[in-house]
Amino acid sequence: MNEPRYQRRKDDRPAEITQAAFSTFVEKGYAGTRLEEVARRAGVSKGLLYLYFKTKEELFKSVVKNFVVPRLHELETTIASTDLGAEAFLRGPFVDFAHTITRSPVGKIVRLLVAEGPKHPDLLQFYWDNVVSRGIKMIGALLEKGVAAGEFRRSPVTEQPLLFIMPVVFSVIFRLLFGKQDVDTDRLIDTQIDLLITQLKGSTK
Amino acid sequence: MNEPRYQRRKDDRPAEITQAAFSTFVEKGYAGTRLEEVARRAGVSKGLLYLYFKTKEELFKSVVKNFVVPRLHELETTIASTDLGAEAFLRGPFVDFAHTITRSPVGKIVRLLVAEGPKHPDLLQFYWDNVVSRGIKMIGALLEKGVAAGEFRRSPVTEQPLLFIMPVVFSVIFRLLFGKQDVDTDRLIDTQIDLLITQLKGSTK
DNA sequence: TTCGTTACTGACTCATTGGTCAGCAAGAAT
DNA sequence: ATTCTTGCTGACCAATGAGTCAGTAACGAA
Repeated sequence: MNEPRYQRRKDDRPAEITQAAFSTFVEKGYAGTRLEEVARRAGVSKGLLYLYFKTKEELFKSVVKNFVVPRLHELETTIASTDLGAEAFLRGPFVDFAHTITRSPVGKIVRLLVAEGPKHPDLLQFYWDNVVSRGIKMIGALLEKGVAAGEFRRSPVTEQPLLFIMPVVFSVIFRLLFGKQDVDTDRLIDTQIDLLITQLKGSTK
Repeated sequence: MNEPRYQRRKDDRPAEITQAAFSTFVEKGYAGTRLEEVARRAGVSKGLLYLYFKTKEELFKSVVKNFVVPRLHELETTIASTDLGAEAFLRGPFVDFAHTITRSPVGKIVRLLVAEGPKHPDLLQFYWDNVVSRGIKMIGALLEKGVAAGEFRRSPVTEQPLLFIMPVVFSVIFRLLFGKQDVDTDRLIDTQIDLLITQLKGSTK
């Protein structure tokens, strides 16, 4: 007769709660996020959160794991299945990715990571292993491919994939902080990548 | 007979409290900083803090004002009084500055700014006006000087001084987060600056 | 229908801490 | 010495929010 007040949906709860936490973290920041509010958005009680996630920190890790890592995965997949040359890939899909991520909510999680990282060493370790380190390797491999194909010459740049990652991270953060000052982060990214490629293609001296 | 329990030192208190706040913020982060502890380190009672600084946020602003801004000032002074050419200045004093700031406690304040910025819009505005904007102008002027002296040619790089600032900010943050992974941030900075200068000196096509 | 399991609720606890203020005492003025 | 001003103290308050747990009800099994 009466509607049930709730349904048991053990399997879906973690994903739903993580989704709610993602939006809330993005809007309110880590410290600013009330678990009460996460619960409300997920349509559950606060107590239930603690059944699936031991602490607030656990919940944050779940967000990083489920929303940031997959993005990198996409890029890895794209790179693996592309038939573009190294230069074309960098100027095309990679730059697009950089522009997109700069505006995406995922970018805000990156900022949160900067903000909260030092307080959560194991989260940083996880992020290093699953995002940064793999990102570096990915670019590194791409540059090697370029060298092998005779597109690029070796130089300090081929040894430092971070030079490609730097403008992406910088733009994400810069835009979040000073977005209202209308700095053209897209152009910054474009110029940097162009610069790097020019250097890579310059004749060996 | 008895030692006085405290001395009245109206003039020195703000500086002493700001100094204590600086160390505490650097060690504990913004949210992690207890005003009680700041008071203890400054050798005063918690109540006195509120006589000189209305809120915790005010105190944080004071730290930025007194510890970050002066650093930029130094660089501006150096640049104004140097007789080095633009290239020599960038490769010398500027790169030194970048290496130093990367390891300095001041760097940690920059990270705090990233972390706390969005919650304190007027702090961000202050920082933009007094640090970022001036930094950009400073580099911009230096590049112009180089162009005027015939050292550099115009290119997208001369229009985007941020390309020089980017590796500094990135290194500061990256080192704070992933310092244990021994990434050579100095080399990153060197390569980037070298790259930019190479581009600036390349012949006009 | 009855029973047992357990997903789920929500009122509660309790540590934490930014901020206040009534009063005290240092040191200047007289 | 005595008085006055005010820099300074520290006990206190009010709010906040993470985390708990005894009890409730959904729902599958028998």
